[in-house]
Amino acid sequence: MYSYFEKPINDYLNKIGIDTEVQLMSPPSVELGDFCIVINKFAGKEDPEELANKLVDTIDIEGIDKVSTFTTKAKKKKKGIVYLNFKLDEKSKKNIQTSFFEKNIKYILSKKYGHLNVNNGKTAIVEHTSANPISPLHVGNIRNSVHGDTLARILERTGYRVYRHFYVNDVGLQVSFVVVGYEIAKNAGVKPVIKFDIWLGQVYAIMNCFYTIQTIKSKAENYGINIKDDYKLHNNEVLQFNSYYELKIKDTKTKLSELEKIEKPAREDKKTIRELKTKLKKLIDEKNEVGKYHQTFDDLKSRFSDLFDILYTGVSKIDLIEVQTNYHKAYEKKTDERIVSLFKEVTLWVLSAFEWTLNRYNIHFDQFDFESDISWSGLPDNIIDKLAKSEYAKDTGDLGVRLQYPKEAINKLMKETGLTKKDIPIKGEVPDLQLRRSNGTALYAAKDIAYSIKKFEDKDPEVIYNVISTEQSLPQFQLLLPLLELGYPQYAKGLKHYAYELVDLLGRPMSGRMAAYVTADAFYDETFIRSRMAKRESDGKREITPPSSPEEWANENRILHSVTLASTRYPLIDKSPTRRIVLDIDQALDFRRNPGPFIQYAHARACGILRNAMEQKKIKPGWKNNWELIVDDYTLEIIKHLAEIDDTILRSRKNLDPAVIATWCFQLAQMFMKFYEKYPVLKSENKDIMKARLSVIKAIQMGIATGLDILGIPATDRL
RNA sequence: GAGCUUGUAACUCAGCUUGGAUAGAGUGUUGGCCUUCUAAGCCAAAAGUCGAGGGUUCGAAUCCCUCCAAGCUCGCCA
Repeated sequence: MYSYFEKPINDYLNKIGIDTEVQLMSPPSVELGDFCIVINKFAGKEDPEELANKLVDTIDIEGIDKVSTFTTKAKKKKKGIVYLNFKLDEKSKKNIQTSFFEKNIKYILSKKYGHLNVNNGKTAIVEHTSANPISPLHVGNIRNSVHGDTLARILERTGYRVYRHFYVNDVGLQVSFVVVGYEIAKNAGVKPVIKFDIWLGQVYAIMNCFYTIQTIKSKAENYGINIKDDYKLHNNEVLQFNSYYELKIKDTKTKLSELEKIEKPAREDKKTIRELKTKLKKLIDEKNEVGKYHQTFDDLKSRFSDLFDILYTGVSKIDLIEVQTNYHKAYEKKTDERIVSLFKEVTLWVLSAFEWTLNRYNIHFDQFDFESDISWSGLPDNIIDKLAKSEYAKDTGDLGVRLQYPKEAINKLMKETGLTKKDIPIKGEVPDLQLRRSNGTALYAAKDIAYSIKKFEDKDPEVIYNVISTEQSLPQFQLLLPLLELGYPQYAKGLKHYAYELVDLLGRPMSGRMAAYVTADAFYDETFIRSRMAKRESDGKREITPPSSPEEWANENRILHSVTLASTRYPLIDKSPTRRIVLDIDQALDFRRNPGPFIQYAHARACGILRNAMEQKKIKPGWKNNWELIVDDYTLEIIKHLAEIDDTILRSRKNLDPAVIATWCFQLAQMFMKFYEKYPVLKSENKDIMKARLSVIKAIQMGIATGLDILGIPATDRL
């Protein structure tokens, strides 16, 4: 705003023989000055304080009323920082501020506000959520959804045409045993009487339990343990496993401690130590698993007894691992119509349940892409065949295909795509990438390469964002080298991993395998109920009666839906995605401690003023006003903040961090609340001031509404 | 062992891209403010070795190096 003064100040400094180029900065408070510069920067050998005092006496620039110095406390032997603070004369300042105000509020009140067109005509794809279709969406999945949806909204704000995709992993091993369980239940005449995904989550937990127990028992023979050929871990079996593992663990520990006694171990010994440690960890894990599933069996049996018994009876008649493997193969290769339709039945039911839940969170998809379709298209096999001829393909001596890239491959990637070191999550050796199993079936990586190519070819996007947890950083990066090799440098460049960290719940462990999680639906429902309680309490204080007609109920529910969205979405987006969050559900549900509803409240307050102005005074806000009447440092701060939305949107896109939008909204709401207390609007000194202030309120209201819209949170006119 | 991420107030986190005054918010604590446009609000106070050490610089939470701690990854799982 005051950048005009940069040139005369620099000119003056140069004139008196100081070779520098200073930039104006803002002092911490306007009382100190309107802008300032640091003297130390160019003081050289001269004492900065003396130089500053000299400048105070001599500098004379049109429009500047007063120049003063400020020196910070010197630390240890270091000199303090000396500032030169400039104060404008009142008239110049008023003029500059008014014209800045006028220009910006005109933009803020226009339809263009918050819509950048830097990427007009370009397309982007955001793939997000992509949860396994085997259990209900939980709060962790919703963090993915909310980040993906917000990212899509940010991209749209910069001009992209955005497509939202959900990748359905319907060919996984886990899906297979869920399908086996589903078939057993179906044949037994069981009908899900609760929401399908929640019911299926129970089937998954139970089937996973049987599957794991069978896997554990399959090792027993090698260990010399006598077992019953069933899907239960009996007490005597657990005892046998325990004593087997304890012996092994003790043995390994002994070996380990002997090696660790060596003062200067040889390289060979160090290697053995590491191997033994890994082995020890594995043994302990395996031992714990036996105990855990012994318990899980009873736990699931007591929680879901009817379903459990039916599945247990059904599974006892078959070899689960064998059947599961056959089903998996049959579906992947599309060789058995009955099995294919079973998989489809389960997957489509779950997806419609997902859509219902996501809809409540204001999240929608343009397209669901099925892993099975990718497999059936034959594209993964074509790609593997091509890459098998690559100079980097390792000979495995069987049907397997394994790529081993040298370090130089990364340099080539950076050169051809313009990616920088920051985009590369590895240093040194590139881990091998297996595309096909030795039995000839395609691995996930191959399908992912095929899927990426397909996404680029279908919609011709400039960029694709895959919203996937940070755990997958390496596999996501590993897609790029084969893409480059297949001749798609532009795809390798445009494929981006939007990495986010997982969610922990305070005091509530989550485990899909135990069917223990806070589901997305439960999170929504609890919040909705709590928001009704809070609203009724607040209404009671204002002597507003509870709804009595269907219309009033519908209206209240609409408001509560909005508040629920703010309360659930905001805490999932207000922290940078790279930060692991511990979600305190109680805090999210407490509206006084959740900034989401606070922002909505600010918006509703602004709307209240605008409504009253219209009803009582018949005044509408506009962008033509005598701004000089209300311009001051404080009001200007708000306008400045509002005008920064473009930069904020661009920054959030560049840094892949929607939290900056959340923070921007929250700060705006805070600024408004203070403005609200400081300046009465409808009781302004005169009508012109009222009109001008009302327009500021309108600008704030639009700002908050825009910010909330980017966050996918509705702005309501009442709360 | 290697790579990535994180470490800032009692708690949850901004600030680091582009170095600059007394390091900011919210929550919690303490004390005020409803006859005035919605108190889901406002005002005030207390609370910090910016993980540790070193370096670069006139100046470091910010840039560089080393170390420490936590999480994740390093599968013919997806």
